[in-house]
Amino acid sequence: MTEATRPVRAERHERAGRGERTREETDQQIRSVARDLLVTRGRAAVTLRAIAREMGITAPALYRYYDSFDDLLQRVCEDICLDLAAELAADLTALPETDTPGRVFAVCRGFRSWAVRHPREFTLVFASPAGPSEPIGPDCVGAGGNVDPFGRIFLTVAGQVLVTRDLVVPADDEVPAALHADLQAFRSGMFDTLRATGLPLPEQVFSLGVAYSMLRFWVRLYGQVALEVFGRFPFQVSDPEALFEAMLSEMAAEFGLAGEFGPATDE
Amino acid sequence: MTEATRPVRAERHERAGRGERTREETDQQIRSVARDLLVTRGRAAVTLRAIAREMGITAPALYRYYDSFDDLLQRVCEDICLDLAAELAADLTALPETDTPGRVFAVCRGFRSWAVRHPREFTLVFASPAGPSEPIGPDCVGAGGNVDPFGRIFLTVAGQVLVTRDLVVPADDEVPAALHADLQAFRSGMFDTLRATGLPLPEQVFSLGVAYSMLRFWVRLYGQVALEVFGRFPFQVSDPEALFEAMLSEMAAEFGLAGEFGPATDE
DNA sequence: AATGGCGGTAAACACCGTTTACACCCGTAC
DNA sequence: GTACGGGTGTAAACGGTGTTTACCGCCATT
Repeated sequence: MTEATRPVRAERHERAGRGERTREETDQQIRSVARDLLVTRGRAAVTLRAIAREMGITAPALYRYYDSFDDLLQRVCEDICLDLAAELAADLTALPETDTPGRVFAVCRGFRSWAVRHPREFTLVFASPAGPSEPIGPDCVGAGGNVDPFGRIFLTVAGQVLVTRDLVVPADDEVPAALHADLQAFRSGMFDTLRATGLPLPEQVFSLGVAYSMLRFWVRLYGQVALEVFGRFPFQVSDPEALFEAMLSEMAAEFGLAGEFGPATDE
Repeated sequence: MTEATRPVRAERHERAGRGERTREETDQQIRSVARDLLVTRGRAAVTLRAIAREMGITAPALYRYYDSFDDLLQRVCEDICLDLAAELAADLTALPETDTPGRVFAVCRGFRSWAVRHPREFTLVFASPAGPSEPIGPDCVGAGGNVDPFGRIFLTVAGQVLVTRDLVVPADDEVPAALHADLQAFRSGMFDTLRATGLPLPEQVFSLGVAYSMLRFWVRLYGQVALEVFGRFPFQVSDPEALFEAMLSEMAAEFGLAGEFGPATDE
């Protein structure tokens, strides 16, 4: 595949009314090539010079688009999150809006499936101290709902299941007092996010226990997926999907997601 | 701290009966310097030339001790695991042998505490696709008990709690059939490992459900710790230790680790 | 027709892992 | 006592990296 050395880049200054749109395209191609290198040749192969080479360009030209290599990698991470979110959203279109537990399962399965199929992207985005460089932001939904697209999908289906099912969650006085403030802030952020998506979320169904349960749910989902991707189970697991499904069923039972459709089994 | 450029290396050929022991010391210093760079300046600062510089040596000299940079990093990972294991073992000496649930908690707390205090070591060892380079080995306890020292501690306290408590575990026919073979292999490996430590483990207390529960336990512990280290909780958690303790209590209750000392509450 | 900015290049700098050839010192053997 | 050989280190070099600097050409504007 030495044909990569042949310049492939699209014409830049042709037929551009203002010369702006082509810039956007080049920018997109940069990140696309970067991701391709990440996927096919590993994190170590993602290099300004390699990207430029693949585009038939010199490395310093990339500085017209990004301040530094870390900056570029940051944007690539955002692209990855966006693609993951798009894939999950596509999976969701196949399910009826009413099957909210099914939508939760779909997102969980989609997350695992994506992580297993894209281990290097997963490692880059989900297994670094908050990003490729150190600071990516304080939190996901901290202040005003600046959620990453993947988190937004997750929280959206969580909101949907909240309004349609009676989940099994601890009472507010059962969640550790030291977490109340953080959970309240999370609740507020979720309210803003969900209101922006047009979901009328009654306040009383989103208790502290619900927020706490979402946290515990994420811990187990993430642990399961990360350990599979990293191959860090305490022993060889030859059918990881079966293990994942077992964990999903267990969590569904524990959190009250199992059972028939509808607002709850007994009401 | 430009004093690092001053050669600090210990005399090499002095007072060495065979010249072998000094080699060992130099080897140890190499990894020690590498770890210091990792801790204080991050993974990207761990560099053959930086290590050599810190030792008042040139980079090619390191090739007398390691085949490559990746080889060195591999050994550093092993050192890190060893230190973690030593720290956990030290914590355990403060607890009576009889308090087996307490020993499990100590290991869990020690693991989290270590991870939080050494985020970069944790990331290097526990958040890479099976090591710094790709292949570190098929599994932890797969064939003949070649467990890493950290895993060995974990499995040892697990074995101790097994023989002293009746845990709450699923019946064998409740664990997914697709996992039976792997769990059996894990069980066998554990038997070998524990027999090597002189623990007489009756076969019937180590059911498939026990092995499955250990797997689920590790998933939740790892997820909790990794998310805290990476700052990937769905919101800002200002008291992560409280969150961790809450998870630990919850797991203790679920797995039958809570309650008084002794073999079980009702028997 | 002159101007200014945008996108690109070439050259250079300091750093990286790695290889090669060479130098030194030690313990040993003749 | 001298020659040898192996273990330990160096200097120099190669190709690779991120990044900066100076320059160059084209396009849209004035």
